Amino acid sequence: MTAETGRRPMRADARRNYEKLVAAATESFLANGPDASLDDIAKRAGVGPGTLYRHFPNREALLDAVCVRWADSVAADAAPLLEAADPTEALNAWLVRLVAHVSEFKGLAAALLLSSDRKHDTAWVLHHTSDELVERAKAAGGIRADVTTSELMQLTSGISYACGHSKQAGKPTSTPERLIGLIMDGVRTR
Amino acid sequence: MTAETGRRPMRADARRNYEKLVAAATESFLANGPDASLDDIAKRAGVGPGTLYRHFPNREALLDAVCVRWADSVAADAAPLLEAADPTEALNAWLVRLVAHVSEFKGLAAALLLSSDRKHDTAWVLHHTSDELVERAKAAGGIRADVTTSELMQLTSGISYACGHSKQAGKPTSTPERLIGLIMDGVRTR
DNA sequence: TTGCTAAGCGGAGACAGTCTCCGTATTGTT
DNA sequence: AACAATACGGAGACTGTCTCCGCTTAGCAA
Repeated sequence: MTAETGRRPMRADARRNYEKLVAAATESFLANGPDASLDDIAKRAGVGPGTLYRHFPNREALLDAVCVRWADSVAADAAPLLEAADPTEALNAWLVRLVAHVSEFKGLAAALLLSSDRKHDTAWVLHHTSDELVERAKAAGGIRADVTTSELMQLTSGISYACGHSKQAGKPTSTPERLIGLIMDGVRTR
Repeated sequence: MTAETGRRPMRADARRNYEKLVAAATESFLANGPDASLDDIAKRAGVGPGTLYRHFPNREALLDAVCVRWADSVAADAAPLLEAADPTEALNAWLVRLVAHVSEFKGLAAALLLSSDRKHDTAWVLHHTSDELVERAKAAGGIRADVTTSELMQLTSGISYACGHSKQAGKPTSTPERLIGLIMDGVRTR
């Protein structure tokens, strides 16, 4: 879902507004969570609500546009890990980073992570880079062959969710590293 | 958060309305998810919105009241497992059931599961019964001693969340059983 | 340039949901 | 029977979502 919608290129003012909206939305979602007011985002972007709703028919579409940009930067973060000496540890490190990024992003992407359908490019980008790391670890015999990337993504996004929502009560909740570690323990070949 | 609020017993009409509200809320949350309209719930219960908001200052309080009842019935489900011959497999079975119950309940409880603070009895009840099964499995040497009940609960609620939110795209998402299985693989002594 | 047209804009306003305030009604006690 | 104390409920203020449609502007062609 880039700024080009299908046929002919967007008109200059349309593209300008599109960019302003994504920027305002990013800021606002980060500040106020995924429930931030859309009309308010339009206001921040200096456009009317009608304009927002033409570009993004609903909240999810806007969220997705924001997340895709974020996902690209996260995926870039994986590049060095693809060269790492120990692919299994690289995978572990990646999953930890993934959870950290999702948390940093206030869980905006958590829901999007899960849908591997083509509607959400966010999911696709992250699934794809994860997949490379998984395949590499499998090839090196470091992890079980029967475990799929989707499964790891489900578990990882679940951890992001859980870590993001745990009210820190008396007992400190476990760190993402720890929980990812437990999963890797179940997945590693022995 | 029972129907008794601290000091003296509720007045008869108050208690009656409390019950009607919880019943209507259960029905409505189940039908429309956790975002069901509160005013509508009040209407279904045959009371005014003011009454609803006196009993439950916010959506979460109402959700919690609904979930506590549900949690009690779920916890009851664990009783036979506490007598099972193989405590580790009993734990596994319990976690699977837990995820199933949470899913059945449309994830209403997912958020509540995580907060181990005293505000949410839902969390407490389920944490408590889980704990018994965990301790039993540890005592039998079936699972690692360093894994805590909280950690398992975090992972389990994460799985519930992930399974509940995965848009079923081309590839069928993994079953809860499978994901719980992976976690148990990491947790079992070997 | 100028003029035309498709594309895009934006704000008024209909609608839905949340939550409060306060006059009225009910309960349970003496 | 009378009277606190408690609870009820609906009007309405407020906030957010989303649509409709008359107006504006970009881009193109003459």
